[in-house]
Amino acid sequence: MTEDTLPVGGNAKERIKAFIERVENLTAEKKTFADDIKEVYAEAKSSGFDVRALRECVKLRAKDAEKLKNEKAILDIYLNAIGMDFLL
Amino acid sequence: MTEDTLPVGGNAKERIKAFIERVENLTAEKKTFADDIKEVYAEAKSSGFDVRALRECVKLRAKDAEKLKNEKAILDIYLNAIGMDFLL
Amino acid sequence: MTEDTLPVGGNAKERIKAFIERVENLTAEKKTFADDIKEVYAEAKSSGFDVRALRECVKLRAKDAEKLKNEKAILDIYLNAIGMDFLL
Amino acid sequence: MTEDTLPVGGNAKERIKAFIERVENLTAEKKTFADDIKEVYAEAKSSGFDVRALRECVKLRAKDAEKLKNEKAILDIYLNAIGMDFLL
DNA sequence: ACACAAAGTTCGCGTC
DNA sequence: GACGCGAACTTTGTGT
Repeated sequence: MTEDTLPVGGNAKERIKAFIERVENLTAEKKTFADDIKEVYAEAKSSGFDVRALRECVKLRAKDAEKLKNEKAILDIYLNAIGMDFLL
Repeated sequence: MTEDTLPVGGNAKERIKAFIERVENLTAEKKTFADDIKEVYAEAKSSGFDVRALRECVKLRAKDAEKLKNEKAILDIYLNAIGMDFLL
Repeated sequence: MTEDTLPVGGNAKERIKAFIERVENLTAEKKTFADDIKEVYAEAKSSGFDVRALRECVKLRAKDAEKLKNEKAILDIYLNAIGMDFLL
Repeated sequence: MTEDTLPVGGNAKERIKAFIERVENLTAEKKTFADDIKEVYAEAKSSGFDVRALRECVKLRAKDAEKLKNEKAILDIYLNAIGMDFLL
C-alpha cells in the first residue's frame, strides 16, 4: 500500500506508533521539568527577587568563564566607541 | 549596599544562589529528556523513517481531535480558494 | 587603548558607529513592513477571515509545489498508520 | 460551497487571494531589508569587526537608557551574589 | 489565566 | 569539514 517511502515490512505501522509514543512519553517527562523551572521562578518572583536577573545569571553560568571575559572585554570596547559608557 | 531591589536580609545572596541552583538542576534533568527525544528521532531516521512526518504526527496528536478537524476544514476552504487543491 | 580586537586605526570608533547606524536604519525599514503585515492580518481578521489559515496559506505558497506534494503524501501514510485518517 | 466559516459572499475567494498576495508582497520587501542587514554585518566582519558585539550594541541602543541602567544595576547585584564579579 | 504573538535559540541542510 | 542559511522549536511577553 505504501511502498517506497517507508522501510517496508508489514509492521511499519507498529514501528511508527512505537516511535511516536516513545517521543510522547519523553516529552511528558520533559514538560514536568519545564514546569518545575517555571515554578521556581514564580516562587522567586513572589519572594521579591528579579526574575530577569535570575534568568540572566543562569544563562551566564552556563557559559565558559574565559569566553565570557573575552566577550565582555570586546563588548566594552564597542560600548565605549558608541558612548554607552554607563554600561561598562 | 544593595537595598531596595532585593528582599533585604543578610541571606539574600544565599537565596539567590539557591534559586539559581535549583533551576540549573532542573534544567539538566530537562536536557536529559530533550536528548533522549533526539535519540529516538535519530534512531527512527537511521531506520528509514521520515523524521519530519514523525514530528508532525507528534504535534498533531498533542492537539484536540475536534479542534483539528475544524482547523483542517477551514484550511481546506482557503487552500481551495487559492487553487492549491492538490493539498486537500 | 583598544588594540588587538579591532582593525586598528584611529577611526575604528567612527566605523563602528557607522555600521550600527546602517543596521538601525535598515531595521527601522524592516519594521515598517513587519507592521504592515500585521495590519493586513488584522484587517483580514476584522473582516471575518481566519488568520491562522491565511498564515498557513502564505507559508505553503512559499514552498515548492512538488516538494509539498511529496511531503503530504508521506505525512498521509504516517497519519494513516496512527489512525488519524480524519486528517487525510 | 463553503459557508459558515467565512464572511460569505461570492467574492470570498478573491478577498482571500488578495490578502495573501498583500502579505507576500510585504514579506518580500521585508526580506530585502533583512538581507541588507546581513550584508552590513558581513561587511563589518570582513573588515575585522566583531559581529556579536555589533549586534549586542544594536540591541542595547534600541532600549531605553534609564531602564538599561536599572537592569544593569540589578544584574550586578545578582552577579556579585553568585561570585561572578569579573563580569561587573 | 489563557491564548496569541514575538523573540531567541537550536537543529538540520546545503554549500564552499 | 566548516561555515552560513533557513526552518523549527522553545520560551517569553502581552493582551484579552
